[in-house]
This record gives sequence, structure tokens and C-alpha cells, in this order.
Amino acid sequence: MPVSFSLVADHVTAPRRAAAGGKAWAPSTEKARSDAGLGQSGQVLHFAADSEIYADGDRNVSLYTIVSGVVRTCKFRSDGRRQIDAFYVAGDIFGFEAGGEHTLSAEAVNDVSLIACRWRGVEAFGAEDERMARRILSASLRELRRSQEHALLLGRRSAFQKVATFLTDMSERSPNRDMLDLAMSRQDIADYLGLTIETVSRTLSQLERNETISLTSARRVCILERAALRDLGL
Amino acid sequence: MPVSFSLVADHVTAPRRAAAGGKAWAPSTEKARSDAGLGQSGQVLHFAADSEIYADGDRNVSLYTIVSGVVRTCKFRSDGRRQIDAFYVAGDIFGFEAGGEHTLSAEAVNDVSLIACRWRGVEAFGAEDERMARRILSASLRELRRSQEHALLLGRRSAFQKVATFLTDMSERSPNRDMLDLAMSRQDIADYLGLTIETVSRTLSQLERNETISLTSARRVCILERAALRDLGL
DNA sequence: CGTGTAGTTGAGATGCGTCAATAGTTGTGG
DNA sequence: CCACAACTATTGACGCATCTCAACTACACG
Repeated sequence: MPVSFSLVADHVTAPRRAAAGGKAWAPSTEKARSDAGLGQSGQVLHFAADSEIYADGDRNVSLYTIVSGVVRTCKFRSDGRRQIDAFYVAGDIFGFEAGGEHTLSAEAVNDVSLIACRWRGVEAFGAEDERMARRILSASLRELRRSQEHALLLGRRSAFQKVATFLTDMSERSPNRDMLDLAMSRQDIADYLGLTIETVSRTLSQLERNETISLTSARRVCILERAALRDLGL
Repeated sequence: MPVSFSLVADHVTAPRRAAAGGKAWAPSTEKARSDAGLGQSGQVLHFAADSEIYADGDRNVSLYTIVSGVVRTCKFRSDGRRQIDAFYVAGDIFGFEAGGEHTLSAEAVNDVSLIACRWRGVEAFGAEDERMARRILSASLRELRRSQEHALLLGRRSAFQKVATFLTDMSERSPNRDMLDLAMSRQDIADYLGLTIETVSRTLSQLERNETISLTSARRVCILERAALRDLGL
């Protein structure tokens, strides 16, 4: 199954045909490039797990489309704590930032292949063709919605609600909705949800005791009661 | 669900949500009546304090520029709790949303005047003149950054850090940076920061005891030690 | 087999939420 | 001007969810 992802695509919650944890399906470079939607100028790049794609403060010169793997964008605080803004999976586009410099850094969660697409920023915008302009605007609006939903998730919600929502979201972006292979560590999840690893771990164990999920291994989650998860997430 | 932007002028009557815990005021002006084309000033609309500008679920047909007053965008949760996504002040633009429907509602915090600018959405984007396209993209990227920073603020930060950052932000958007007149209630602040009104109130009192700020009245804050606030916010 | 990293579990501490009482503010009407 | 009501904000006491610290387990890798 090819990556059918379009920049002018659907609602943000639409299920994506993306491999969340594997290279099992990895498409050819040619196909990925033509499907990516960001134009002809792409070059495929590879990053090892935990390597840095760009840093907070770097000049902001490209947009990236993920071919395979998972990417996190994050910020490091003065006290050493890290906060994760988003996870991106195959088919997703990331790298939008307002100014000439990144305000977040992007890192590979596991081994990642992606296509970089140079963009000349807002200044040059409009000189490009219309379809391109629409795609970029559409993608940035989708990012905006994602970010808003993340903010809502972080405000005054219990650990159960956060973890349940996280699992629901990830499963909707995974090829197999009921058998979820998490690419990220507990620390990553904790930093994304504004919790500690201990709380994430305890909450997952509790969900397993409830028979809402089953933890085949630490990073493999089977969703047994999707409805219960959804209700928790509300 | 596909995105559908309409050029049709008639306004969709949306299901009105009863304002949680409060009176619902009728807007003093019909909303979304501006005929203005993209890029031209529309007519000025007025909204009384606490009235609704648009609702979650309304059709997304306009962008708004604030002439005077303060606007909040928010979401109501099933348990009746409200979460505020953003405050907008004079000069700010709001109303950006990815799809054809709003996913947040917008309300006047105090009496508000604003200019509605009909926009024909992503579909028509790029057909307009370049300067306008740049302006819209630029504003939506600014919104994205604001939302990301809000998410970072809500994740794993103490009440002190949240309130300090809030005061710093608001003072930077206010005409007089050291004498801040808050348009919003404690409840608004709490719903924005993911705290309770009691915690907001206690934190402000504590900051006053520290002589970091001075509360001339409940909604008038003098910033005495900006550096201390900034350090707290880190 | 030892070492290192990731994850789980437990016990205790604490920051914030909850509930409740009090105080301040605004508006209305006599 | 005062009295009163309604609303908004402050303060206190207490409980609980989550954090912190620490021990332990599981698994990968040389």
C-alpha cells in the first residue's frame, strides 16, 4: 500500500496509512518523492535513532516529509527538562516555523528517512505557484490544530485522560489500529504528556489491570477496549 | 470528512451552546455579515462583554482583526469545564482554522470592536494577490508558534511559572508595560493556565507578598520586579 | 556472565484541587 | 447616601493525584 498522503488532505483526525514502527513496507525513494506533495526539490536524508535533525536556533530553511520512522520536536528547558511538542510519523510534514529560526529542535526517535524540501520562507511566498501556496498554508493550519489539541490535552487533565488520549491518537496513526508498536520510550511519552515516566508506567499498568489494554511487551500495546479508552480521553 | 469551503454568503445557524455557568448575551451585531473580499477592510462589528463571536462547530468563513477589546477562544469539555486556547488584543488577528468548521468558539472578554474579513479558505488561496497571501500565511505561522508556546507552558510547570509567564506575556502586549489592566477574570486566567481560580489567586497574592507585583485592584497589576517574573517564568 | 539501559513498582512528600467561609466590588433601587 | 443583592476574588483547611526518591526487574549486548 503506497503512502497516500496529500497536503491538501482531509480532517486532521483522518487515519493515516503510515508505518509507526517499521520499515516493513518502506516504499522506494521514487514513489515517496512523488507522493510527498512538496514538489520536485526533495533529497532523501537518513538519520539514526536519537540523532538531531535540526536544533533550536538553527536557520529555518526546509520542510521535511517523513518517508519512514518517527520524529519528535522538542524544547529543552533551563532546568534540563525536555518538553516534546509533537511526534510525526511517515507521511507527516514538519518544520513549519514562523521566523527565520527554529524555536524547537527535531530529533529522530528511531531510524528515520525523510525528504527535505527547501522553502524560501514567507518572504518568497506567493512567487511560487498557487497549488504550492495552498499546500503550505493547509499544512500549517493542520499543524495549528494539532498544536491546539495538544495544549488542550495538557491543561488540567488527569494522567489517565492524557495517556488514554495518547494511545487513541497513536493507534489512529498506526497501520494496525488495535496492535500498536510505540517507537518512543516512556520518557518520550512522559515529556509529551507533561507527566513523569513513573506515572506513565503506572497508568499503563493500571489500564492493563482494567483490561482496557494489553502490554505484550513494553512498547507493544494491544487495545482491548477502545470505547473505554475513548471515554477516558473525554 | 473533506474540507469544504464555500463561497456562498449565507450564514449557517450553528447549535448555540449555553454559556457554562453564565448568562448568554446576544451579540449586538449580526455576526459574519461582512461582504468584504479578502484583503479589504470589512465592516466593524461590536460585541458586548461575554457575547459569542462564533461557536465551536460554526462554519468558518471569516478572519477577524481586533480594533479594541479582548477576545478569548475556548473549548467546552463534556464535564462542563472550559479551556481557553488564547487571548487576543487590539491588532491581533484570529479565526484561523484548518477545516470548514471552527473547532473552538470565540467570545468577547469585554466590549469588543472588530473587523471581519471574509476569507474564501484554502481553496481560493493564491488566487489573491501575493501580499495578502503572505500576510495570511505569516499570521497563521505566528498562531502556530503561539499555540506551541502555550502547550509548553501547560506541560509540567508550576503555578508560579504559569502565572509569571502569563503576566509577562500580557504586559508585553499591553500599552503600559508596568501597569497592567487585565480584562479577564480569575476564572479566565485559570482556564487559560490549566489551574483553578483559587490557585491563581493564591499565586498572585504570594507574588504580591514577594513584592514582585502589586495588586492595585483585583484586575490592575503593577509589575515591580520584571526580572524576578522572568526568572520565575523560565 | 556481567554491564548498561529501559521499565516497573513501592513508600513517602508535596503542590494543587476541592470545599467552605469570608471579604471586596459593582449595580440597583429606595 | 445607604441597603441589599449578586457577583468576583481571597483565604483557610484538608485530601488526593502526581512527583520524588529508591529499589527492583527485564532485556539487550558484548
